[in-house]
Amino acid sequence: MIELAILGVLREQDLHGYELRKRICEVTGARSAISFGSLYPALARLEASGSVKTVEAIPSGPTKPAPMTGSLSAETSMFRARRRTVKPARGGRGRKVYGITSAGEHVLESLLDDPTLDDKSFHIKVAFCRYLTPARRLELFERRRARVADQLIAARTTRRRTGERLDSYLRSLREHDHESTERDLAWLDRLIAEERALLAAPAEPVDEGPPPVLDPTGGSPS
Amino acid sequence: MIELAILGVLREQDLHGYELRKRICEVTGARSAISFGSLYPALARLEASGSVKTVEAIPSGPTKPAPMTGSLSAETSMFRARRRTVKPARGGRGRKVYGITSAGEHVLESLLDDPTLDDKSFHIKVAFCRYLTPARRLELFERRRARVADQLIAARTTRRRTGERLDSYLRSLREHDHESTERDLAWLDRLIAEERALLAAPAEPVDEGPPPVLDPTGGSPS
DNA sequence: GTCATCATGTAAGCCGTTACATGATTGC
DNA sequence: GCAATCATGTAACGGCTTACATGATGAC
Repeated sequence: MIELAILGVLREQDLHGYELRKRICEVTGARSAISFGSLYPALARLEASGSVKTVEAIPSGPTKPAPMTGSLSAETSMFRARRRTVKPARGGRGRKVYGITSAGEHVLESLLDDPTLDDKSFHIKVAFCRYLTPARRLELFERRRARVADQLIAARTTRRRTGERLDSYLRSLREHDHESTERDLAWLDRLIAEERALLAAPAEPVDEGPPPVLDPTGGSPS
Repeated sequence: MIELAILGVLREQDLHGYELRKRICEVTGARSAISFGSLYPALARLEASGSVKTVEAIPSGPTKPAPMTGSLSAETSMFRARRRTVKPARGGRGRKVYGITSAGEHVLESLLDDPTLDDKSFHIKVAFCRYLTPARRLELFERRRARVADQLIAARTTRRRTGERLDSYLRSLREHDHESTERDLAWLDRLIAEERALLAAPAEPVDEGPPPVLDPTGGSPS
């Protein structure tokens, strides 16, 4: 999943590892913070497989290599580096700026499509689902919905079986859990409804160019 | 964390591995299902360290070794096994029933006290927190509360920094996440309030039964 | 007798972590 | 110069999963 996060962030802008990590934490939330010990090897793998490449740290390129970190010191640092004409950009052990390749973009799509749908994976996938076509995005939401619905049913069954012989903490835990799951389900339903509306009425070209395929064969699959 | 779940379940009743796993899934929810590939080695480790021991599969012992699984076939199987006087209880490759030792009970307590408080760990700890003293339990809740509160603050800060330049999915994700975290916090506050009430007025020694504490001191919390 | 289920275990491997090593840059 | 931060990497290890191997038991 770490490759998904990396590619998802790089898809928006070129970054070096250190900044990349910060962006990943920002985007996917603190709960899925990753460590450098897994980030750098992952970047090396992705580079070896051709999904990302190192790009020169162009001072003002097409993808804004100085990404307004918000951190004062970092910005200052970048500024100085630029003033010094980026000369240590790849000396001995300088910073390496990575960019996504077109192969990488395909890998990103296939990672978004892969069937793993646990809590964490889904979270990350939603964060980058804008890179999916509306149809595939809808499918992603619906598969997750099915899974959460299953969990809910299973939980209800278990509750019936174990009856009321639970201590108060376990009962409170279960109740809170159950409510959370129901809220998740409601959220997914909202996402799905919005996505369906988008698919049904693709009036404006939304983002990357969604397929406005709208065959009038009368098929309205629910 | 798997040892915590094992000890927590065994603390209530002796079980063999297969049943143990089912109970763990029931108690901690399907989200933290564990596999046999981790269960059996963990049991071996716990046995080696003296936290659990194998007990003879006594047909009707003090801890109910035939625990009403609810599964018809399983119950029938147990029944037959009992009728056959449990003789294959430890032949070649029969079932091994485990029980917690007093050393294991101490290990359980220390595991419940350990400072790891991520989502999953806390979930499991709450499931077995009845084995903590009220004071330690309160501390557990409060430490978790502090952590969740920190997350909330961090998320708010990040949101301010990244501003509104987010696509709709990311925005929805963040919003849903934020609400979930706030609900978690509210739940923790309820747990803490109840625990404080319990500490303040330890009228009845509450144990396995639900506290019918209904003091007419005018205090109607919640 | 054969199949499904119950039951225990081992081995390989994945995915991530922590801890450590290294070095550039900059503020003071 | 020195400390803090930025920045990249490696090594060892941990915990859990999947896949596999084995075998008992009972239903039919």
